Amino acid sequence: MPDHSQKQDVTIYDIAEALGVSPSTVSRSLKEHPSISKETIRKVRKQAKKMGYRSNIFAQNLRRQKTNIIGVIVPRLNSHFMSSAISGMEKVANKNHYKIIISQSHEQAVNEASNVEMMLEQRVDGLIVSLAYNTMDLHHFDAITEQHTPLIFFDRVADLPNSTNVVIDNYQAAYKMTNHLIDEGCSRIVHITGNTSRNVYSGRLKGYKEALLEHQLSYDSDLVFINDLREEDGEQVARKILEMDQLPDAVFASNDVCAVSCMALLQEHGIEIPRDIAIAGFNNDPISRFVKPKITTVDYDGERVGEVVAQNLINHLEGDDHISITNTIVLNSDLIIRDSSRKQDAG
Amino acid sequence: MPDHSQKQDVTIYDIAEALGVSPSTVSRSLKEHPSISKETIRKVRKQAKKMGYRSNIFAQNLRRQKTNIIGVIVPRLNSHFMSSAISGMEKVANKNHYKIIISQSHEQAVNEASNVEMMLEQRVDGLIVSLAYNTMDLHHFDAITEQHTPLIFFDRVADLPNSTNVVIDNYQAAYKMTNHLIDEGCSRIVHITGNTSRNVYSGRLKGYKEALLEHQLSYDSDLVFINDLREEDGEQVARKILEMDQLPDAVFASNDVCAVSCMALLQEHGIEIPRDIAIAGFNNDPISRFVKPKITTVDYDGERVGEVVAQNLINHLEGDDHISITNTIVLNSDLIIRDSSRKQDAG
DNA sequence: TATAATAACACAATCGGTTGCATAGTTATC
DNA sequence: GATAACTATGCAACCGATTGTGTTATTATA
Repeated sequence: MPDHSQKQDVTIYDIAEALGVSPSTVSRSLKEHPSISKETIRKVRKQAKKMGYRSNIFAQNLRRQKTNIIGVIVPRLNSHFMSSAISGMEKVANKNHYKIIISQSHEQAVNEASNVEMMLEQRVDGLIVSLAYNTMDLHHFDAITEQHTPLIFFDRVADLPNSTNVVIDNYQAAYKMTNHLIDEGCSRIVHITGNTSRNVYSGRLKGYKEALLEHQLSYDSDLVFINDLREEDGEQVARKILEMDQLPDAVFASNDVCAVSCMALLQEHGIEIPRDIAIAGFNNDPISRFVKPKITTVDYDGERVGEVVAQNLINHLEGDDHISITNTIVLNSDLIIRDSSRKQDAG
Repeated sequence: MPDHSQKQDVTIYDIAEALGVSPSTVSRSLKEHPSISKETIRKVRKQAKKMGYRSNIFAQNLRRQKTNIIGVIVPRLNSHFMSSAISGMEKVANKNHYKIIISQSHEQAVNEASNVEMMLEQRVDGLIVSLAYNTMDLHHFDAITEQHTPLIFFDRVADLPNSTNVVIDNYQAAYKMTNHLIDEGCSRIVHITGNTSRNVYSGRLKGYKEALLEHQLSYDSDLVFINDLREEDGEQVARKILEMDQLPDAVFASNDVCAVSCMALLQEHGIEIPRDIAIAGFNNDPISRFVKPKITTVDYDGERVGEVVAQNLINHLEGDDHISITNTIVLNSDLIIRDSSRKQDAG
């Protein structure tokens, strides 16, 4: 059996005894309560340091009913966007003396629910969530809202009263991207996207449709593929494209990984990008810059998203209510045009 | 001012009162203590459910002096390897009813130290660390070891008594990779790596040297570049390579991002890969498969590393001491040979 | 039937800070 | 010199669950 005996922790009682004062005096001294003399504060401080005192956070939490912990639930951690977002959150949280506790839903609503339950047990001060693909029912957030625990969704958001959403204008971004492709001369544009019950993907699909409509291009549902946007999904779409009677002249995927894998497979089959088929992705994942040709994409800075989300939640927690009025925060996103969609001078 | 008034939480006292029993009976009932009758347990359960009882974790922690929280300190979150590792840890932790709390050192020892302090304050049950580039002095871990808080390093490890290390055999991997390049006919091999006071990089450098030595190739320090292995660092090395009197015939970088960015810049200057210069990376980052040519690399599965690390720590915490004897766990890693280093049939 | 053993529960101390109120000592005010 | 006002500190209840030690009623044993 390994030795887990903690070195007996020093408490304010120990300090009090050593100094011949009461525990309450020690407690107050440590936080520089005005009713304690400078001299006593100095002595207590010194003694605390000498004895290696460290405040017991459980006792504090128990008393104050506050943890300074922010819960984060995301579908998965290991995408560029997500890990950047978490990184941003951690940065802001750390600066404000908050801690973040993380869990993954692995894209399953059932895990999401149990994660929420866990966060609740952990008594997090606030919760940040990006929804799983298949989350429909939102009742697992009921307990959160009932307790008035601040709740912020980002990226994959929901419409829940009293919760804030941080998103980009997916409709606009997809609309612009589709327009761009059309401007480049494309008319048969494949769109690969995710479960359209998620705002993110329904918004993009709408933008795609709208752009087609405005250019009198017919919407062909055979050109729209709904999947999980993973590497293999991109390849699968590529195979289906290769089987088509008439090849599309562009592929607009809802993330870069999917766009890249689709492009790679097409290239393997002799299709030239962008001459034969233009490619566009989403997220500005580093991968989009390293492939050849570089992929046109939508810049969506995860780190900044994370920072905004966390800062907003913390403002909320600290009572800056003017922030809490905003129910939806829309961050802007930029089209990054690269070679994969430049048909004009790529002839 | 937003309404933060929590719905008054139900305690075991409330349940006790409602049922006309004592709080201790409620407490024991909820954990099915054998000395409580089935009937009482049933009643308590029912009442708890009815009243929406949720155990107060602070009180529990305070009593048990245990948090079921594992602290994780990493240089940065948003690399493929790191986010995969964290993902693996979270998976295992979640399965074992542990939570993970994450912080980043941003590659700065000073942040690392303050993060350790924070983790200590948070009273984590155990700590998982991958060191910052510039961490030399390890005294900021003193308090951890003094308290006998289990400490596990992974990837970038240290030699600290009573701590476990989880690594791959960096020496072996680099040795094999260099051998491979030599087998392909390379003799002037550039090696890009990180701060060699980190085991990871010193091990690889050693393996590189050893392979050269065994093949009677002279070690040329001008061919070794020590930097932070970021995208821009790869490019910078590429520029230096282009200025060399005699071009090298291979580049072996200590991570894929660096290898890729170096390769891209070389290609832009008309150098053909692998004919002119072979390229090899490290980590098997997805990016290594998407570039052209695909990059030879070392497979180092972050997710599995994370799982092993977390499982090991939890075993330790739960008292499976046969594990704690192993002070270093070496995971194996595989060379993945891809086109970027195949000179033989790449004529 | 008397005593021992067991089952089922209650009591109260405890974990370590926090904080409203009380109190002793000192200085100011009239 | 008596009262008011203020300063500095102590007392004790409290946060909510856990757990060792009683206590009572019930059943088993001799």
